[in-house]
Amino acid sequence: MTPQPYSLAAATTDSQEPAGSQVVKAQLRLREMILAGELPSGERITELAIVEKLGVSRTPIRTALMRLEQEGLLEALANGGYAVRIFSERDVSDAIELRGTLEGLSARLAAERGADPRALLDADACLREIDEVLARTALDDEAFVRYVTLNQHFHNLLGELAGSAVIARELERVVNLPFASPSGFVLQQANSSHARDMLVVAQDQHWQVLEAIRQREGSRAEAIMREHARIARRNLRDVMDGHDPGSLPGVRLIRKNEQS
Amino acid sequence: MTPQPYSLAAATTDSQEPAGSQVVKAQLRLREMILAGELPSGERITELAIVEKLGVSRTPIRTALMRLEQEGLLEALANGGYAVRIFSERDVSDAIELRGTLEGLSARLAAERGADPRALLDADACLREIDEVLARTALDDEAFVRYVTLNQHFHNLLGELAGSAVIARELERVVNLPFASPSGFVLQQANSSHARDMLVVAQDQHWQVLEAIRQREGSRAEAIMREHARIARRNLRDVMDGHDPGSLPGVRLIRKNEQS
DNA sequence: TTTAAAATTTATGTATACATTGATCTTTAA
DNA sequence: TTAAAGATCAATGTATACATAAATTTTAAA
Repeated sequence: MTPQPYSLAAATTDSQEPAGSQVVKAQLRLREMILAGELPSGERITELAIVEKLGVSRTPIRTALMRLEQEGLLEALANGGYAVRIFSERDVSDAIELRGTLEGLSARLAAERGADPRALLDADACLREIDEVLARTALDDEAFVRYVTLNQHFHNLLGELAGSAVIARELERVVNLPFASPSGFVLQQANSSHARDMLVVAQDQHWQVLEAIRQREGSRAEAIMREHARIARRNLRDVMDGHDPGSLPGVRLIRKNEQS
Repeated sequence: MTPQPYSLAAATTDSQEPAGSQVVKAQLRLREMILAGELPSGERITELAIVEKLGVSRTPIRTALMRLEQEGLLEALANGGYAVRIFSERDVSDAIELRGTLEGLSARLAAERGADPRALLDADACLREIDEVLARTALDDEAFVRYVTLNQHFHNLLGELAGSAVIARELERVVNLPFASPSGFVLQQANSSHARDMLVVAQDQHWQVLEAIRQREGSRAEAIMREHARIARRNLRDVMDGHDPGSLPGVRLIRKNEQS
């Protein structure tokens, strides 16, 4: 199983509909197809074509298309209809910076307002688990997968630490923007020699932001989360520079920049 | 005509559909009804009930409901269906802080990357027009309405100054969150003696952020926009403390806090 | 009288037929 | 041959019938 660039599982069903519904089925399958490049980028996607490919009627497909547009994978065309969105490297970079900004906001508010002690303990436990994963000097693929899981869990907890439903909601949206996920480009680097070191640095930031929140140091907590997100930006650079297109599902949707 | 708490006109049709479509009609009418309190808060909204009230079939109504959920006025229930959302004063306050954070991000990036000179001139011209509106010592209702229009225009321009489609998109979303609009509580204060002074302070921040962007002072630009948004938070306080419910459409959706 | 089970009702999920609008292609006239 | 106007076609918008699942009510039994 090839690891995904951003969590597909997490973004399946924001709410509503049972997991087996036609809408969710269509949404998942369409996402796969888009990231695999099975749908022509830029060209119009017609509902009827999807109906034929997926064997589901137009109604749930229309719903799935609306959701994928919200998600940012599709863009709505002027006279109705959708097209697969194309991203510049800048777009992805901006999405990551945006995530860092919102995670920074959430961390700051958590620090300023004081976070729920119970939630803080959960976060602490999560980080200790990551410590265990990173304890060995060499990491296998399974370790990276485990890191990604725990990492996403920690970021989720962080989003809830501020205790604001409004902010948590928008943060979840932004995290699910294409390629903006906290674990976005981690797995891609799994074989790089610096891969483990990157995770060690990231994990240090995890501990420091938690400490900052505990100490009510809002400004510090915010700054750490912003910088933390920029690790993903560096990884993006590496992936785009490394000339292996198609290795990671969806990279083909990112149009390489001319230069920095 | 009663001024609205947040721009209804601006949030009508993010794209798609002609202005006269059944979807847009239903979306507009439902928004009105929600803000006017014609739909019971908290209780489930059934599609069939809306069909009867609006005389439109279920299909466009389902679409309108999905959009209003995205907008934040409705919440999706676990087993399908929607309910009118209720906001705590904290929710609204958080939405405003969120807007300030994103506007701050946009301003910072505009400063760091350098903004399009033509766009800067547009912003400059807009601010000069606001100066003219504020030139008199006493402002009538028309002047306040004109301020709101120009103010929203300036904030729109600011969102585009960073030149990032991704960030502009999310900012527009956040601005259209209930009661998070830059002009959210301006009109409500129109008769207060301090009303004009508030606008004078806000307008000074407008000029300063534009200057900061011109001078490539990213951190300063960001800080100004964050503080700028907090004017709306103060106005929210005033509106909630002033005991005139129903004066402004939608305030009834905000549940007053116990204290601070 | 209370509880549990079954039936009925009422809601949303899905499929599909029909309407309408916008694009494309063809035909005709200059 | 080119341009304009019309017709045809293909797409989305809309309405509605049917399917299914959840909630409620009723009935029967303990």
